[in-house]
Amino acid sequence: MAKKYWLVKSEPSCFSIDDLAKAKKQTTHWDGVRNYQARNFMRDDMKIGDLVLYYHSNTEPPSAVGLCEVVKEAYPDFTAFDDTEDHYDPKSDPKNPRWFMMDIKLIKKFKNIVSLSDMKNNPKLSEMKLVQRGNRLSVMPVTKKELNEVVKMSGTKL
DNA sequence: GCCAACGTTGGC
DNA sequence: GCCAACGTTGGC
Repeated sequence: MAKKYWLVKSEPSCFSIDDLAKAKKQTTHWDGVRNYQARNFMRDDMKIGDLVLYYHSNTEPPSAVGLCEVVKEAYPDFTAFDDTEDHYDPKSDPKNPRWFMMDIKLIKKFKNIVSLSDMKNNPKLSEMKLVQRGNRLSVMPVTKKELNEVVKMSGTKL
């Protein structure tokens, strides 16, 4: 199976790339996704070794900040079963889970962050879902070319 | 199965 | 803080 390429969004006030850098094994489970399209990508399509751009939303400037890889494929999002969790969902049953997550590991923080406006101004990224109007998906596919272009813009040596 | 009301996301 | 865009809910 060919490697796939993704972008995940997080609000840095919630979980930033620095939080990921400090996490055990620089790995985290991507929990709390409560959108069916995003869930389907995680549950059905994200495979170990896929590359993932890490994007900070709701911050100034909104920007891509690093590169990660998938290290564990879909498993039930247990935070949906816990009524003390923000993303608790009583409709998700442990016997038939509605929500899934996967694990990502930090490969490298970008040398320079790549702002949303820089991505919008790059004609090579005009087809990227992220820069298109009204996109609210927190997990979305990108192409290999798009991912490589963003890495290039960041000036990061891998 | 339609669609109005409502809630959330996220750039600005 | 505003508000456009979008997803979900629920009455009918």
